[in-house]
Amino acid sequence: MACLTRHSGNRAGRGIVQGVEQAGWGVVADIRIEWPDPEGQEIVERLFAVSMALRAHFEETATDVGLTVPQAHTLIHLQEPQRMGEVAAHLRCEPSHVTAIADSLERCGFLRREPDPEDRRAKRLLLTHRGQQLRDRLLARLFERAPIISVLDASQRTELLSLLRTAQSVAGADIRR
Amino acid sequence: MACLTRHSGNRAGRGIVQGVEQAGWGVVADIRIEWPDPEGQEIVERLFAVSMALRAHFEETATDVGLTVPQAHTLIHLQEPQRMGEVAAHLRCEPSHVTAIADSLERCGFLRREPDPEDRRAKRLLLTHRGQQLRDRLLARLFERAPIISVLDASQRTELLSLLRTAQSVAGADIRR
DNA sequence: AGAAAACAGTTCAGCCACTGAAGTAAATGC
DNA sequence: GCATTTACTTCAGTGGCTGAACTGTTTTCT
Repeated sequence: MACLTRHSGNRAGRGIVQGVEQAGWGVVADIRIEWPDPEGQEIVERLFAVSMALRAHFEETATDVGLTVPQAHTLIHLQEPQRMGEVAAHLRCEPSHVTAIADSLERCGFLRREPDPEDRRAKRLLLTHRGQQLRDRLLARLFERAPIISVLDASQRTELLSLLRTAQSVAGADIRR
Repeated sequence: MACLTRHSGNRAGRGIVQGVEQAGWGVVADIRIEWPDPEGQEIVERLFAVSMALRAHFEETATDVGLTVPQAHTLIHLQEPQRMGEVAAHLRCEPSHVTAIADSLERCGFLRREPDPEDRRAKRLLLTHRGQQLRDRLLARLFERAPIISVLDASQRTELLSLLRTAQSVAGADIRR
């Protein structure tokens, strides 16, 4: 599933203006322009709103268990041991950044590094017992009060899913990068 | 429409771990966990994917015309002159940040500050002629190849909108903050 | 009316997520 | 068996963004 890390976009071009302090990604969610097509505009706005709510829910949950978002995300991803490079690909960030995240989680005793048995250059991250426990708590809270989606009934959810699939199957290549 | 600026979440809590370098927001879009409900999981994933595609489209368009995302967003918001505080509320960032954005756009001649006639503490940002032109170009390109939504036919769009409305009307308070 | 409080914007210091380059060690490929 | 690629680390730097302190203006309270 495609996503963009914070700087992945800004890499592409710096903009006319130098030395600008910028409002970040979140801003894009708040498009209020005179869309030529009001229905389309509302759909876009609501899609953004929904995804923001999901993000907010995730972050709140992470904070609840004492983690930051990327820590939580990494923890969740480590259901099975993963090589650091794989984690970087998953997070869509530079490997060097994973080093830092792993450092912090290791320092707290939530994971440890072990050499990859198949490639001695590589290291695999695996959860400690404490890490497993924290991961379980995190997931439990994440689903405890699932947002938005949970208010739709079964047929509505099926319908929504079908629509999203349609939208993405056509423009699929673009969406998934 | 609710959105979160990058740090608005991290303000809430710092996480157990100190000095951690973190993978940012974008990461959240990439949840691959053993959701108890596979259909719900797919919906969430696809919602994220769609919103990411929208963001990417917006950013690409901004870059095309030589702007960064927040510059573009501010420009778009300035169809009519707006007080800086209003812009900050719109961007959901600190007023001091709007100062910097306005500085950069003013330096490039895309907008200027004028005192608010009704409150001499306040300043209103308004587009110059060049700013207007750039805004027009930006919007034109933004709709030139509208992403995703455009692949749905009329009835599908109506249906999607209806579902999104339902989802948000129930959880509305949370979603819109 | 006059003092106190609230408020709009600016300046500035600093944080933190993230990148990119340089370095080390191990694997791969002719 | 040497050159190239690959996996991680280290480190410096960038840029978005916050928060506190300050100026000047408006509102509020008595």
